[in-house]
Amino acid sequence: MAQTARTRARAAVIEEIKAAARAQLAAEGAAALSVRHVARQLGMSSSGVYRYFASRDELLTALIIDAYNAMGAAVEEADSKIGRDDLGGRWWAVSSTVRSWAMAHPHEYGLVFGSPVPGYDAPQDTVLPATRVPITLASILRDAWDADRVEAVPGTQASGVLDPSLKHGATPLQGLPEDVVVRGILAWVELFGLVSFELFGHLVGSVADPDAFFRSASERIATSIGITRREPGG
Amino acid sequence: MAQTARTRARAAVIEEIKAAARAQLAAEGAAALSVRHVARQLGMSSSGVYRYFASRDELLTALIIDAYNAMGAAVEEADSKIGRDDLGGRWWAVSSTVRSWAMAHPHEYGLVFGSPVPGYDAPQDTVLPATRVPITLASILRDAWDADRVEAVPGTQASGVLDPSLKHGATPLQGLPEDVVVRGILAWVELFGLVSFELFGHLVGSVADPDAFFRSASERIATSIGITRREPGG
DNA sequence: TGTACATCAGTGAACGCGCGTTCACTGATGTAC
DNA sequence: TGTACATCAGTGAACGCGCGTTCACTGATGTAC
Repeated sequence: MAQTARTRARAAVIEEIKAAARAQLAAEGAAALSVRHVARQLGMSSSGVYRYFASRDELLTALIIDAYNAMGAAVEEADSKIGRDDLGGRWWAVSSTVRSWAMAHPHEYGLVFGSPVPGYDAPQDTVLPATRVPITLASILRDAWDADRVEAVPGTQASGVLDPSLKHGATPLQGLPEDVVVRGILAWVELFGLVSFELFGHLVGSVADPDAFFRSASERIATSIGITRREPGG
Repeated sequence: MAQTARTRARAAVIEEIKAAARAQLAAEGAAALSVRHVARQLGMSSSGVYRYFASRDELLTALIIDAYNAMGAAVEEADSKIGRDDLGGRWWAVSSTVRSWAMAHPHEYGLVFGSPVPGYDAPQDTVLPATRVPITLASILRDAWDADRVEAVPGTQASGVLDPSLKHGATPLQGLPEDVVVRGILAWVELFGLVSFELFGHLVGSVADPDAFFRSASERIATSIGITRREPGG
């Protein structure tokens, strides 16, 4: 038996609820997200929403997962459009997509990367979607390493800094020297730090041309993990 | 006429209110900060608080200003204890103080550097306190430049990226080449990105030893603005 | 194809709560002469 | 030093609001035979 009308309708309503919640998020912020407001927006009773989400927190969690997935999908798609060996191009595609997704969805970005919502503990279901962007970044680093573009600095090896799961799990980082991975994580952190700082308004008064600033910052970060712009004809 | 008993009492009550508000901030987060709760904590009526702060927003603003000032003071003090020409030591003092202050006051840090509170516009009074840390960082960069420790890269000059006020205002950055300043701002952004990412829990699962990670990250950032560890006997 | 029953979506009223803010007031502290 | 008045701190009641969540219910959709 394929989908019944009921299941299809259910899925559609769930999407409608999330869309209304996202709109409210964009308009008022996460703290103001309320079940009753969402219900009103949809022209249904507030108790009706509880047929779809057991609590406000569950709705919040769904939005967080969606946000991670939306950003992850955007980043993966951007990466996939660039030739595998054009590492500089891939880094730029990924980093600029993170930034433009964040600017297009500031409140969803803030929900995930801003200060944690008080009293809310992210459940296990958010973990996997959260890894999509870092895994994409890791695959670029891996390919750079395999292409001998990254030099390890043996003296600097900071053993024990990383979580063991990074080495033993099935990540693209398996087998890379620890100091290379540390630099990669630092690049990831710097990228999001850059985007957050700009989005949260802390560059106002210092940086007049945020696009140009981001371009040069992104380039510097790429260089720091051994990814330089492809030579013409190289 | 010196302070009357009334003015002294008034100042004391203002401090009590802010202290109670800070405690609530730490316990519940910014969104849950309520005038009534603070009043209850102090054993006074909620309307009484309005003799001291005209609105909840005004109380929030006071906390934000205090947070900027507290962090600024901690950072300035840490910097002042290091010899002026020990640039590596100063960078480490400042960067590690930012981090430890943030970890000691996570909610105050989040109030300022997390996602903006919805419906709240930071008034002009927050601008000056917000500059204390970046100005301290700028003075390190300035001293590094004066000591010929930083090399400008003339090809990379990204003209027009920065806000003109940085060049013409009375900042420690006056007269520095634009690309040097851009690197300095990037270092500032990276520092706070690092601290935010750790504090907001995004390093869990990747970094096992956050202290060591921060140490090596901070060192890398210092290098990127030409500040290397002082040679022994140098 | 038709009937009997189970499942589910959606409603409206209600519970109990906490919030920000205002207002008229009392009593204590400060000021001018 | 004493009096008259103005200022201010603090109270308690009230307004009007929105919230999350529960519950007993009606009516439509799905399932088994």
